Amino acid sequence: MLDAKMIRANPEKVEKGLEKRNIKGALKEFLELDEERRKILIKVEELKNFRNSASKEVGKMKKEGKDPQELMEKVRQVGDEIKELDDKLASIEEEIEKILLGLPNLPHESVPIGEDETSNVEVRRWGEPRKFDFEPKAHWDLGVELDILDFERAAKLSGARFTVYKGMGARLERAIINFFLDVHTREHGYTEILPPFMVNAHCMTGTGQLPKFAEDMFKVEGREMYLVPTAEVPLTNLHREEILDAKDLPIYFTAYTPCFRAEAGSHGRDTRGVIRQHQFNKVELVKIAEPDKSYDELEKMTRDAERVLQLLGLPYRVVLLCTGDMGFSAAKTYDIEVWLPSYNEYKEISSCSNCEDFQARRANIRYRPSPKDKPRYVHTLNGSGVAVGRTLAAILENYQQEDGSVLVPEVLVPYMGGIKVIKREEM
RNA sequence: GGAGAGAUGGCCGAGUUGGUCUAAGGCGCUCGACUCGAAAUCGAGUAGACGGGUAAAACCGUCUCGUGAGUUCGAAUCUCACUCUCUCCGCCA
Repeated sequence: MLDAKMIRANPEKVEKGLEKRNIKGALKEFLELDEERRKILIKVEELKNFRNSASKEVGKMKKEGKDPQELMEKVRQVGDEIKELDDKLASIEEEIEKILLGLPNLPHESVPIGEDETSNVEVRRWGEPRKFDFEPKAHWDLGVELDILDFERAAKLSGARFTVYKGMGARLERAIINFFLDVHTREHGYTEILPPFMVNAHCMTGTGQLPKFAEDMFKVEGREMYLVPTAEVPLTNLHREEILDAKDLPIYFTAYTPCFRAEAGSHGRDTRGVIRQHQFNKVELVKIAEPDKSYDELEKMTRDAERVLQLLGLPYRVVLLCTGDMGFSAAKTYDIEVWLPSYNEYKEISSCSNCEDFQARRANIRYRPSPKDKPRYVHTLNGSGVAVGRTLAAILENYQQEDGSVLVPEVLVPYMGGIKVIKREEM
């Protein structure tokens, strides 16, 4: 959520920022409502001031044995007026809230301006895409032939965009999860969290999924509960409605969770394999940081995510998203894209964002810079560390051999119980 | 699912015959005194949001005692609904 006071003070600047994100003329209504709100507020507070002092006077008169009837009647009339203005104020504030909750974050000045992903800027590359001396297969063929991924039976259980992992497939997925968590907790200083996979609407509003993106989520029937679309939601909301100590910052959290997405509007994209699923596994990184350090933390977090791909030997590149391609809550985002032979291009496997105080304001997460200071909003960051299913796909495709077997990356061998090659097991 | 108890400031906790509650007290924290320094001790200060005000402050007002509504001239205190927590019982991985 954007700061109402800040919008009031710099409407042109905010308008420009929103235009970079292809949103035009969003502020006119806000500014009108905001001004009306203040007008009514001043008036109603004056009336309340009168009521408060008059009520005290009534109490005093009664004690002194005087008759307060006349004054009581007057205050009653003022009370009616107050009620009317309060109602009006409440509906205006509701309107304002609705507008503010629907506006995306403003892009950081370093973010390139553009309509869509074609304006994204490549920042760096790591590794060389492998040259195959045979025709490489896609992971959806490899997985089925190795009998470790089963899309048909997954459809029987749940429908399209679900996957059953079997045998070494399930084992590999689990190995990747544990490997990611170990690297981030042991080497990068994150605290592991195992959060609930269902959260309430407050959390979803706090991180920005609600109210605008309700369609993208799975809601639990008959309850105000949602399946988490990413661990960013529970992790960021852990400190919702809290005032933190500056000495406790920055806070680093990591969590493995399944992620549930309705993927409304993505029909026909990435239909094959595990790339785009209604349920997928992800290890997430979340940071809560002081405002002046958040951009350093974003760089570090991106490196943390890159690190696991380096250890796995998977070629990738880092891309700075342009204004039109960024998510709703982000001020700046780096995508990490892993090389996928089946796509013959780099494919997103992680997204690392600084949301500045956008989520902190919605979720009311503050800190006290020093004991004497007023509370300030923290900055929140989140990044995939990284998507597990896509990592599995990248491993299958990048480590495949001509006979259809797949080498296990060296760092994963201990997590695979010493197994170095995944090959078809005869049943 | 049944029965009961409860929710107060950064934390703990008092306060319900409605009216100096502008919420006692403690802890924590900040500043000061004492000290070579620290601890201990003593003194002072210490909630947030919104609006006005100011160059910035000071300052003024409104709201907030789980959330929402209601009664009243006036609500932490009375009424209703909801949410959450705890205890006991039942069921259960």
